[in-house]
Amino acid sequence: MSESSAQPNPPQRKSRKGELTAERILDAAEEIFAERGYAGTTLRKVATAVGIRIPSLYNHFESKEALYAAVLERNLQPVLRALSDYAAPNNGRGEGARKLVETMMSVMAEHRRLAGLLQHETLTGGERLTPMLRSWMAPIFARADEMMEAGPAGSRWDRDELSLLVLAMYHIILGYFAIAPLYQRVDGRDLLSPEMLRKQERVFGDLVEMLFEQRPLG
Amino acid sequence: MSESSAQPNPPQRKSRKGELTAERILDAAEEIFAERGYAGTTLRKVATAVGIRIPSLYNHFESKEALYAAVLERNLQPVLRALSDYAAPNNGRGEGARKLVETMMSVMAEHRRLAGLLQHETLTGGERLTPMLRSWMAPIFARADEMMEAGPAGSRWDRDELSLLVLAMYHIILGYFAIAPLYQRVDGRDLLSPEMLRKQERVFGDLVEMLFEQRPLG
Amino acid sequence: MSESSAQPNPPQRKSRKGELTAERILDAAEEIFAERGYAGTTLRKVATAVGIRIPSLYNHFESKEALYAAVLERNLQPVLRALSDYAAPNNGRGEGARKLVETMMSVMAEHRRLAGLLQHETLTGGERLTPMLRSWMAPIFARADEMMEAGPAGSRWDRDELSLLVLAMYHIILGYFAIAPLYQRVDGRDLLSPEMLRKQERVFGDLVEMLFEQRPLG
Amino acid sequence: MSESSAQPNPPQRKSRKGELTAERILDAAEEIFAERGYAGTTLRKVATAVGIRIPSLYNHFESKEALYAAVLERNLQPVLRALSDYAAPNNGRGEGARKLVETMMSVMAEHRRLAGLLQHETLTGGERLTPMLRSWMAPIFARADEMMEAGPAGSRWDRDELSLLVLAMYHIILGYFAIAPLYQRVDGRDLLSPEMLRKQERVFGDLVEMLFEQRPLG
DNA sequence: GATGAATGAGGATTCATTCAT
DNA sequence: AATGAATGAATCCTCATTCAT
Repeated sequence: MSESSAQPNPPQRKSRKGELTAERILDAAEEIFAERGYAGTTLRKVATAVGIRIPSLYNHFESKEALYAAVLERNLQPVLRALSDYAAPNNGRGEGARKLVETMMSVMAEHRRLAGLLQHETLTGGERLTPMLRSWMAPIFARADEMMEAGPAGSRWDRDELSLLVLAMYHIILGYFAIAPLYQRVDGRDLLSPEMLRKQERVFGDLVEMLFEQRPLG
Repeated sequence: MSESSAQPNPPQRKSRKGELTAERILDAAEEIFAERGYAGTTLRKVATAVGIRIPSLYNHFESKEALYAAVLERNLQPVLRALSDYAAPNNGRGEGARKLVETMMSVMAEHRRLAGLLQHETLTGGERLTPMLRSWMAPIFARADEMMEAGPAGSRWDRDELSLLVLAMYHIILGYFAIAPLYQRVDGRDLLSPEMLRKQERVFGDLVEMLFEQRPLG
Repeated sequence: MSESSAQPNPPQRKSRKGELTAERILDAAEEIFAERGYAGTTLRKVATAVGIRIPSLYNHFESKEALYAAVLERNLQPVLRALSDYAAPNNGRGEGARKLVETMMSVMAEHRRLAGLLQHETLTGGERLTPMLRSWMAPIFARADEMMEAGPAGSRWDRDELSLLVLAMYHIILGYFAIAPLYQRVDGRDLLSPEMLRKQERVFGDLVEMLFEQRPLG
Repeated sequence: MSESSAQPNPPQRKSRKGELTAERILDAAEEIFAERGYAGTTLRKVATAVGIRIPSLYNHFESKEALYAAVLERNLQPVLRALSDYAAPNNGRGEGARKLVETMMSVMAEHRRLAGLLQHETLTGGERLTPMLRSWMAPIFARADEMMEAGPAGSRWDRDELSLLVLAMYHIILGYFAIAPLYQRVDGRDLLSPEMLRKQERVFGDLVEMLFEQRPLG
């Protein structure tokens, strides 16, 4: 019963100002998707935030799904790049873990919606993300496991436990950025302020060092 | 597990199996709310899962909001109780942190939707939860901070940093249970199996000990 | 991305007055579908004609498609029944053709939207009807071919030509009823009046007789 | 076949290849209008079929309505010409009917979308066609009636019946061409093949002869 | 002449909710 | 207590059309 056939109208070759609008849409959508998730995001909200009418969204993105995918992609790319940069040469040395953590932290600090997006995806089953997850997250996790197996941590914990450790680090980072808005509202402190970020990095760095290097803190 | 003490308000006095239906509704709703969040949950899905028609839901709960609140309440009560038991009179000693972590883990293990519910709330701004958060979570966090300030951790980290440490622990626990379903799908391993739970508890326990007791691992 | 699961809400077990509403919807939809076709029919038009709101339609029919199918089925059933009654015993004699024509005429006279529905379907490719067509129309056509092959017509025309003859009869009947509304508007005469129907039957009967019986008219 | 004499009004003077584009649009639109009718035709479908973007259509036709009118006009002109050629001065003799039928058949064979277009119009009430119908179709029908009244048919049937006879012939022709696409899909035989066309002409010719000449078949 | 962008109107469908039964 | 029926408000999306480029 589908009588349609070809390209609706949107992703034709863009140009000049249209690109700008698309960017603004992505910005607005990113914010809302990150806060409300896919189901909680309404095209009306997005359009209103951008200051255009709903149908205009379709001049730039084929569908809500496509917009969501674009937002996800735009946010994942930096992580991907950072992680592949990191994983590439491979310094199996202990410093590695700390570096990885710093990398993740700084990427997330720069892309503050990413944590929300990822957590929403994780919670709802990651249907939209699972493919991507497989392609980059799994390798990273595997790489991290390896790294630790080679170090002192490997002598204390078995493979599963090392994975859990990595997962824990992942959750600390994600949770930190994801809870920031709420934290501010409830507690008043801004987790994204340079000061708090520095502190978090220090605490987290210590933690990683202890765990992966088995080095008691001075 | 069935703490159905205070029914919502609409159908004041329940009778025999009416109570049972309400329970079944709560069960179904809990599952869906935990996976999809408030916006992603549809009364149709709930009704279908229960095997009744949508309007019947209203015989047991005033509204979607009321149902959601009931689910939240049912899940928070056990935590509340556990935490108040814990925080009440007792020991500021180092073992405290480990005990707290164990308590949280076991409560969450018993109420597996709780993590999802809490994370969804956190992400979407916690509008519905903030009051509750203020009333019980804040005290707990404060208590934990205190506890640590008194111990060796307090000598290494300042107040903010200690809070971040507590927050990190919170995220590890929440993240662990929240990601379990996805993890299983992507990785195949069941984080909720007794074995994995044991391992997580060991790793996490070590971590806590190191952090809060500053005790290097044997 | 389809997060739904089970019965939307409509075709539950109907009862009392609901059935009546469904009937009224079918009546209205039949009229509009027959005149405007599937694409030209709007749920708004249907709802308005019935005197209810659009969403109420969904209490009785799953979708526009389902409603259309129901209309089609309701209209085809009488034809099916008539035709199977007819085809059953099989009087291979010449009178057969005339009888068949009369049967079709009277069924169509009783179900005046049928012709419009069928023609719309035919024109748009019969995607929704093809299955039904195969199951009952083809056999009828085949039966008619057979019948004629056995009679005097068979000696004058080959198989293909006999099929074309049957097709022609089909088009006369369908066209007659389908054009009736327009005819009245343009010409003023009502093709559906008893008088005109009688005349059409006479003319058509003569025609059939001549063709299939090769009997020159007295 | 390209009778593009009077362009629509919007783009008054066409230039070289602009005319060609207009032609291509007409071709595409003709096909889709004939299959789907006015309501079922989308400018997107047309534009896609032509290989241009929707707004470009407006460089050649003022609106969807105008495009439709142009398609109709382009298809009706040949019929009009043929019919006026036929009806003009000539022969009231029996052969006339057969000739008329042949004329119609050959015009329709050459303009295969015409039948679809006409039937869609007829079905939907002919709002767009009625004026044209009045101006040329009515005369033709009248002429045919006259013709027959003068011949042997006139002695057997009254005025109304003769009209019905003419109408029947009209439906046979229209139906034949309109059902061709569906017939092929369902039955596999191509009604538009030269062979089938020849057979149809033979059968139809016989029929006409019998009816209007009252001449039994040899 | 072609087209990206924008949009008012509308199209099918879902949602939470109410009410009579 | 359960549920068919009804509905206002929204949801995603399409359509025909306009306009600036």
